[in-house]
Amino acid sequence: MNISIKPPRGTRDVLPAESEQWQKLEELARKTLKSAGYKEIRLPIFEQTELFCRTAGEGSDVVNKEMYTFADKADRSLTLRPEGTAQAARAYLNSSMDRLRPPTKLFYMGQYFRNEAVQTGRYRQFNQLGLEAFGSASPLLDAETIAIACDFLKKAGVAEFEVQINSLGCSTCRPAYREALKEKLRDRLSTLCKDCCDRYERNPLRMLDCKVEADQEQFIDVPGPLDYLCADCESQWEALTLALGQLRVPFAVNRRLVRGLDYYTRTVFEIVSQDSRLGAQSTIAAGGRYDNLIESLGGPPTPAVGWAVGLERLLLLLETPPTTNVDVFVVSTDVDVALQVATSLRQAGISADLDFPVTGTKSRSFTKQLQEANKLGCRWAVIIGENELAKNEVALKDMRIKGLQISVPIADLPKKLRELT
RNA sequence: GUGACUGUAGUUCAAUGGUUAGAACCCUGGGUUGUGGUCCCAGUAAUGGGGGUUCGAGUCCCCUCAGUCACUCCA
Repeated sequence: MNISIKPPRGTRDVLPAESEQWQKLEELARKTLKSAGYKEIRLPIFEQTELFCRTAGEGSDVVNKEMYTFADKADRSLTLRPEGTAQAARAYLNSSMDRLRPPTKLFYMGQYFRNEAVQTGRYRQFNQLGLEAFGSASPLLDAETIAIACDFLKKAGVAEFEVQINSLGCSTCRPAYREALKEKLRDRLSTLCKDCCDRYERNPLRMLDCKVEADQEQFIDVPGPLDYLCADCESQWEALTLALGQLRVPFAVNRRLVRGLDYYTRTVFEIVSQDSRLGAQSTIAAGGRYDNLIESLGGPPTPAVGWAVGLERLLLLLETPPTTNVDVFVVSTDVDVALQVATSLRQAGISADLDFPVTGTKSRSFTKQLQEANKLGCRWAVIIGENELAKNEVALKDMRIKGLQISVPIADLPKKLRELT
């Protein structure tokens, strides 16, 4: 059927063949993060618009042009969440988790919304797995979160990826770097693209992230934030790289790496893959330290670090495994008998299904029902015809071997199936 | 948001501007209402939508919608 109503642009239906893979991934995520002491937090799908404006930065693209913002009936401005860190931080403060012994380790999974161009690996509704650790400035915590991300990706089955890291400095050293950068580029401004000219005033660091090749050539001899780290940031950085080495997490230093959200300080990182299945995308996970965010929301000074993985992108890198089906298919001349037997099997903890007629109550032929069982890949067929019914028996048929079946008293069926499997 | 390309059964693909838009797979039924995988036969089902040009449009033009790719940016 070709109906006129389709899923909105940038959204998609997850069909059964894929949903099973999602379930496995979610299971793996919970297991992996809980094993590192993280606990799940579930947060609202929409928030007060102000939350994202205050944290991500008025100048960021996310806030500028990508938010789904609407007014409710009381004319409050609300926004479908474009990212998770800000709301995790809000919840942390709202629930006074700053009174707990740090670090407070939280993770979350769910849908996020950004109104931007749609293409492979980029959707308007997408899923992220994220974690946040609040209350510790230890670079070892940064290293731990990166190691956890790598562990998760590996266990999920991602073959090839690279961890890129950088440090953006803190409120002490970043202003000095910002000025040095502006100084260095002042004379070249006329040769740079329009976006970079805007960024020059608003957020000079973002210039390094420019995709215009001619611009990048102008940046070759420009210092990176790493060159201007203060003593504290420098020792943080050294401790981080040392710890990653000790944890055997391979990484590459990317001196040009900056992030799109304004709240990052010190450590930033991205996990990238060149796999063509990602389309034009390469980042599958990204995060960093945001030591000023909690304070900017009105909380106490609280260092924190976190990351997010794009789950759609991750799934693009994985093969779709065959779906699993029920173990037993109940074949009968009477649908109501088949339903009763299937129900009792299910109550006994054995998965079972049967063939329902499209109309009426008349069952299809044995041939059709067995074809169905075969198509579903069921291990067993339980056949109940008039002969079996008269003797209170069923024929238990092993679908893996043609012609192999035994008679079993109907009451013993669950027990027998458990013995055989 | 901007640009390029592409839209034909559920799916993958055919069809010089010219008969009734074909095939394979899927699905349904039958061969074979008491035994599945193979095989044989039959059936259901499509030009994304709307205008225009033409004797005639799946094919050419315009608009629109959708997808893909690229840019911007990001998970």
